[in-house]
Amino acid sequence: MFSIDTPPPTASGSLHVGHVFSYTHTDTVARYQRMRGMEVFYPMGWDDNGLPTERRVENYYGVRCDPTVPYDPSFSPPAEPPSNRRDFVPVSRPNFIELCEQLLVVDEQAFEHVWTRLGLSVDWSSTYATIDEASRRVSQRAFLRNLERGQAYSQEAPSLWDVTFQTAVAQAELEDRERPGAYHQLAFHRTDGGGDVLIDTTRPELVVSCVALVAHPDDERYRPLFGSTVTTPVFGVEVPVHAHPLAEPDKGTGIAMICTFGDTTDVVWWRELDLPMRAVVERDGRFTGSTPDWLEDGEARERYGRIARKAPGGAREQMVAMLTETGELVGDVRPISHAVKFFEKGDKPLEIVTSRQWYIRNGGRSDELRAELLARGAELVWHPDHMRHRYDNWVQGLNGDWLVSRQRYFGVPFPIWYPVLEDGSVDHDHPILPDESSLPVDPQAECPPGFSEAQRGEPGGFVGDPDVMDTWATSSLTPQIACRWEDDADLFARTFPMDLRPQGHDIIRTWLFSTVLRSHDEFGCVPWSNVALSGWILDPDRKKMSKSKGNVVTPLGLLEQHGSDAVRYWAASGRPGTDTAFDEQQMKVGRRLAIKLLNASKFALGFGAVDPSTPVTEALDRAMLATLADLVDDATRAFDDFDYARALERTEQFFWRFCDDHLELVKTRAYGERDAEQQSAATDSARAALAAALSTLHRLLAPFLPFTCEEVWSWWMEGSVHTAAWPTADELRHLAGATGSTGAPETLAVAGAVLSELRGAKSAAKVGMRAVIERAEVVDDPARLAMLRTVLDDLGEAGRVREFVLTEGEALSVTCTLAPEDD
RNA sequence: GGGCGUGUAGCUCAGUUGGUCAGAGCACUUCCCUUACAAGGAAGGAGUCGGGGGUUCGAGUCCCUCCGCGCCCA
Repeated sequence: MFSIDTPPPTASGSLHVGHVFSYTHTDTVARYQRMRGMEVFYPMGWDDNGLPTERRVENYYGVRCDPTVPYDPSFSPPAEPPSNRRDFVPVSRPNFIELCEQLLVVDEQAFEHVWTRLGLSVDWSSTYATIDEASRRVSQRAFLRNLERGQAYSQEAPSLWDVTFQTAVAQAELEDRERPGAYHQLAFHRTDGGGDVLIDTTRPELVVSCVALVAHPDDERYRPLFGSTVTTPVFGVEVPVHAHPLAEPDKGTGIAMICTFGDTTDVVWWRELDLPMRAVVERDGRFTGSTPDWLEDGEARERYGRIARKAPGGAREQMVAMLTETGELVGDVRPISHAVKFFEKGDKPLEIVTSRQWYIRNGGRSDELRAELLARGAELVWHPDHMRHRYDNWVQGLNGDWLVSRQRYFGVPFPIWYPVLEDGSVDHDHPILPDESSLPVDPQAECPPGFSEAQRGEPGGFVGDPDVMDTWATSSLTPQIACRWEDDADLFARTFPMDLRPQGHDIIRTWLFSTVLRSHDEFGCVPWSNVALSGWILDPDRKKMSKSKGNVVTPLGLLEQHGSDAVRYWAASGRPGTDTAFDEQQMKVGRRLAIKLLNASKFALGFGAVDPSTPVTEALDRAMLATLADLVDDATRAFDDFDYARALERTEQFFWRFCDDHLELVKTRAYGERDAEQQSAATDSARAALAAALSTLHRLLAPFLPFTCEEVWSWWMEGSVHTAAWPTADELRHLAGATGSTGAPETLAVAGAVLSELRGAKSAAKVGMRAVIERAEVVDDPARLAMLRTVLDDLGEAGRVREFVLTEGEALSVTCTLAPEDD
């Protein structure tokens, strides 16, 4: 069994040329493996779980999820969706999920249509969706197992927070973006009367949450201050001065304020220096409306009122005004450009908010686990090999565990409830878990074992965990989902670990890594043996094609315009892992190849059926088959190494030579027009060799041009070419007989070279190819002349040469004397 | 700043352990309705293999260095 962990495309998105490109690669491999006699497990999935679907549903129907709204069984979305987000209709969580499911059905049908048109040979009966019941069950089961083994835990901790999406995000979803900022120099005041300490900050609005100053332990300028205290500007809060190696002496004045929290370094300092928490930014990104209790001074409390409920930008303006009033803003504000962390899908800088979140251990806080995961990465066979560095880099750079909870609605819920204590508080330390047999569960809709729905939210009762899992937490289980872990023991045993994970190289840190992690946790092995990374599609300006650039071509249009085989030809020409230019010219070449195959097949099959036991006796035929045998070896090796592009290139190269030279050379003989007595054997030899070559070529090209090959195969064979056996070199070598002077593979090339010279002479004389050559003198080295003698009859007929004169020399040269035109 | 990749004809790219490796296709020019194919075929011109240095009898190929481009990470 050869099993493929097909990437489930995001169902709410649209397919683009890049999908066509990379999915074709996998399909060629699947078809090859099938022809090699492997049973191929090739499912398709839809990634319909999570934020992208929510966004699409919101915009499509003009609704937004509001968990406080009650379920309305007869809800129907507005006929005309409001254009402004603010006017979207609030709907209950169950209603929202119903709309998600409704739209996904439509989206997924459109996808399947494109894939079928492209000729993907996936097994449509094993399709899954990452939000379907089985996926939710697998996802929840795997999570509960992680929890049981201590690989998952929840914690109240600062985490990166997107204020637009109102959810925590994980390290893997971060993106650094260069943004303009400005250094503000602020004066802190030493409490020992020693004067001011100046710090540079890009976020002066966070002064209110300052809990300490920090400088590098070796920094002579600040060493005397360590252990002393200073008061903050504007608010006059007393904070200590600490030493920590992460402080950068070259940055600004070399001493920084630690806020809870301005950036991820603050979190590290806060944790390692054991500092208090003075958080002011709320989940909506605004400053808290209640005056912080650490502001004791009446004036300070009054000043805070000026930034309360403000977004960071507004708060900054107010702070700068106040700092200017108090004279604690030193000098001018200095504009800079710096990297700011964003959620990859977001457009506002991330804040850091403290909240209860679920984590899965990923080696970011454990050298031992990290080493194990690096070892897993090393077990994989990477195509191309250098992609393994991306994995290593990522694992080595992890700085925390994987945050898997999201404060969203359309996703797999955490299968967890919590007891509500008598005082009404929630006991997060003693979660109530469902039995595995009851999965999947929705803790918002179902009650835990031993409780009744009436006890929800009541003292002595329970509450359900409100969060859903990050989509990657489910996607990281695609092998388990596709192979039906614990739902179909027989299938799972035959398919897992899988043989191949094809995917884009941009999601090594997310999908690939997390899948390895979950498999390592659950099974102690890698989830697949091979990973194949596909490259980008670039537009003609060498830029990555993307929707936002407006340069995307719709796949269906391409398939209609050029034909599926032609598009596949272009896709398969892109080497594994290599970015490839979008090139419709290449598709035209592919189309030409397909048409050529139709025509060549028509010709070779025009002689009727050939008895398979017919001996191939002629040197040229034997040489052609021997060359073809080498090609089969080459293509097979390439495919075994997942290098479909090489297999195609070699096959194509042979095929054109075969058409241009071999078909021309044997044409007369194959038609039976040679007037000699042993004509019958020579003719049969030509026809038998043509049949063998054609059968081989049909099969070699079948993974690339499935529609054309199926067509030509049906002209003369039973069954489908796609279930025919992959050709072997042995069968061809056997047919070609012993390779000796008559049938050496080079013979075909030598004959082709001379034929080309003969054509050249006619072309130079500006006469047609039917023109007769009276006499052709061929000079070449003795070995090549010997080969040439064995094919002289074919060559004479193809080139219309009346007389050959062979002369030994160093290199090939041909001198032709044309017959008079009216001859 | 660290890592990885890449640079060969106008364009897209082959070139496997150093030795007919200066290649293919497209584009361009010329010729040809030839009984598989004019939605075709044949022939032709075209490149200091990013620059420089080194190893070698011999270097797109191996080593060093510089330059350009791309991606990943910090």
